[in-house]
Amino acid sequence: MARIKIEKNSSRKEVIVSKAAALFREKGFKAASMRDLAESVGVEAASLYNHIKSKTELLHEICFGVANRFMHKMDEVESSSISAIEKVEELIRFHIDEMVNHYEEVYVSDREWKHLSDPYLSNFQTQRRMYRKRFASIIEAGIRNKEIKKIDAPTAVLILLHAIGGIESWHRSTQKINASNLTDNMITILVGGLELK
Amino acid sequence: MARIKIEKNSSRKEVIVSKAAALFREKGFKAASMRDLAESVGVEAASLYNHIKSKTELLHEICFGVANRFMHKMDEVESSSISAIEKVEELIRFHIDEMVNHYEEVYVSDREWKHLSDPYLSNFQTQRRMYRKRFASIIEAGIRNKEIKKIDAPTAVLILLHAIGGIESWHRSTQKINASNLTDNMITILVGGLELK
DNA sequence: TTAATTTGCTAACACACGTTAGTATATTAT
DNA sequence: ATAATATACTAACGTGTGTTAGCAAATTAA
Repeated sequence: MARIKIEKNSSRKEVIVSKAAALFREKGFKAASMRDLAESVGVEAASLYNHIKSKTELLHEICFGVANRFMHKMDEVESSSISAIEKVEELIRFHIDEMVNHYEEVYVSDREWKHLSDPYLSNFQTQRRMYRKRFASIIEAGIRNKEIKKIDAPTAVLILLHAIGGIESWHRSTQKINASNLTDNMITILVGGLELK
Repeated sequence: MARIKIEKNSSRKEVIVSKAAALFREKGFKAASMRDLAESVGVEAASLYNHIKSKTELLHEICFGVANRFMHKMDEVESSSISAIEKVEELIRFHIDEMVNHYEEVYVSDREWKHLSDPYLSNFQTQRRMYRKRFASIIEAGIRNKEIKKIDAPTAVLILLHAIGGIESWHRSTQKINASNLTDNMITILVGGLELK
């Protein structure tokens, strides 16, 4: 009867959520079974239910954990007094940082949120829409200031977010040096594509 | 006993594959059941098996149909005598065109290929790797010619492909006018980000 | 028309799934 | 030490899954 091992400042539930994120990323939410998860945690499937309410709850935790981090960052960036293009760059760097340090959660939140159930589903979709809208507003401000090319801001946002979210090999090929190189490349291409020179 | 209705030059199997693509896109491969598919085709689940071997075969058809189209286009572009940046632009336009005209299949091929089983899985992965490598070679040639900024070509390829593949609303918001606008925006941002001016 | 083939149906299978009930054991609080 | 709580276990449930078998009706070929 081996317990789930926890580190300081982390509950058993958090361990489960973290393992779930890795599993959902690897197999997809639907294809990953609670028995798979149990094995990866080192416990029987039924035992998981001493810590969580349901499989879906795991997805909630993952998706809203990520969403909240992005929202807080957006608050911070919006209220800082830097140029629009600098705001864009800071957001991009944050996205990349999230991909490097919370790859599994961010990936799952991005690709598996469809399997949330209401009311969480609509809630999540709304948050996501809001985030994009706020991002687009920054770009539009940049266009008005002649910092940024005259392009369709919502389209630009989608391009940026997907370009970053799509890199599959973030953590695999990640020596930190590599990650920093990758970041510079992305900034060059993406910010370079927006900037009005 | 209503038969599956077919149009000229299309088999019943093709109808099923097409409906499957729409369903897999909406729900994901694992979450979409054969009974769902049957209903969408207008037939009982068991009847599907007069036309297909298995659920997985549907995924094969979708994924390799898409992969083949992209490979043929790559052949064509590679052997044409235009500048590197023009090749990149033509490939981007092709990707966008595919998104507009074969949205469901391309989307599924992009997001659900993980559920292929060997030997199809490794085959698909190889094709995908090849495609990216050839794309990257074009960019590298452009860098040597001083048409394109000095960036990491494989990274640039991932950015381009995911930026295009990520737009969820290709066909929904698609009045052809809109699609053409969207295309121009993408070219501006993406090619603009690469180009050395 | 008759024979052969295609395509659909109903019924059922074996299996994997998420989850619950009930119980035993380990940890923590008194 | 004893009581209370937290955590794990085994067993089993109902449900939904992909798929097959066997048969009926429709279409096509002769």
